[in-house]
Amino acid sequence: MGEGVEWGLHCCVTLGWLHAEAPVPTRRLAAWFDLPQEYLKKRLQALGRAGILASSPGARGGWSLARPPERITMMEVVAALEDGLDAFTCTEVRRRGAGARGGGPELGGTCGVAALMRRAEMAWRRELAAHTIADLMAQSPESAARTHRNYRHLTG
Amino acid sequence: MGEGVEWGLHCCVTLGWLHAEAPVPTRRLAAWFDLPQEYLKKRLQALGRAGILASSPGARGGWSLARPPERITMMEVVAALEDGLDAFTCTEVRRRGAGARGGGPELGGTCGVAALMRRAEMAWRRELAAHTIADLMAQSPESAARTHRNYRHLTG
DNA sequence: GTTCTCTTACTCGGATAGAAACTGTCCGAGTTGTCTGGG
DNA sequence: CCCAGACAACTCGGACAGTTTCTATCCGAGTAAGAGAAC
Repeated sequence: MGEGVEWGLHCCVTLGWLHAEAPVPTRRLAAWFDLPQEYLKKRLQALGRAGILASSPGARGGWSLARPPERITMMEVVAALEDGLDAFTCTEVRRRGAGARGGGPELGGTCGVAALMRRAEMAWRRELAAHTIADLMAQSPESAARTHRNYRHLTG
Repeated sequence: MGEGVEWGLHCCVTLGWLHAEAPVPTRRLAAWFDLPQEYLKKRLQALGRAGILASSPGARGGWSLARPPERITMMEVVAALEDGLDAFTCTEVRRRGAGARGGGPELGGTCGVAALMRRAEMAWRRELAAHTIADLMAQSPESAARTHRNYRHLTG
């Protein structure tokens, strides 16, 4: 899983806290977490395409949450930042080679291995879909307060 | 997730079915699924180091299950074949950059983002740990029968 | 004072390069069953 | 018939490329706010 997922989640949380100061330009978010600005931009663009962040072009533009944080699940953020969502991909190995010779009708159905792997990934998704950016925001009020404090004094 | 995980699971299931013919050499398993023999060998060696498969050196040697299939969980197989088990890795972005200036005590605790991501991965692991190679073997008796039939006639 | 234009500060998308992980191949060394030849 | 030695069939581990994915940077184009000039 790419590092951009961590960045994206933290950015969403921060944008939730900084709702009053939106939009926040990429440069500031990069300085905020000490991240490479150009690459962070690419990941934020992906969140924009997914309808999670909204971009304001032009001077004084930047990024803001496209929806209230209670309506953005962690699953959506992860899905937007990860290309191949499924960690496991079934290549239908069971249908190839000498083992499949004279294959019976069960080869037409879904692969049992893939089915159980999929089931596990569904459990993972369910867990991620059950929590929102608002949950993350609520976890550390101290960080929220410091964010407001620091952002006002942020130069550049 | 690497392709070797799929190979490993299918090989374990097949070795379960071919218990009577064990040990099965890498060459046969590779031909069985039409896989690159040398690379498959590497993955099987990993399963051997993890104590999932047992290797018999020498002529007429090969691989067999190190334990009865009811006692090999899918989780173990995946863990043995995947280096970095955790898909998500927390790099503690929250402690870096301008956003962390004057950091409060909550920065000492665990990261909320990482905690929820971890929770999701635990759900995934739980699901994988709940199913064994025996479960996979039981899913398709037709394949089991064909495996026995084909293996007898397998030349080379 | 209003409007027009110019500059500035942003985002968007594509192109590109480097780093890391995954995939695949090759080789030398060790182990064991089988075959062969001598006793 | 029995035993020693050669041979063949395996695994083990390391070294080494090729390929894909992730990370990172750069550039040109488009958009909006604000400043300044013209009317």
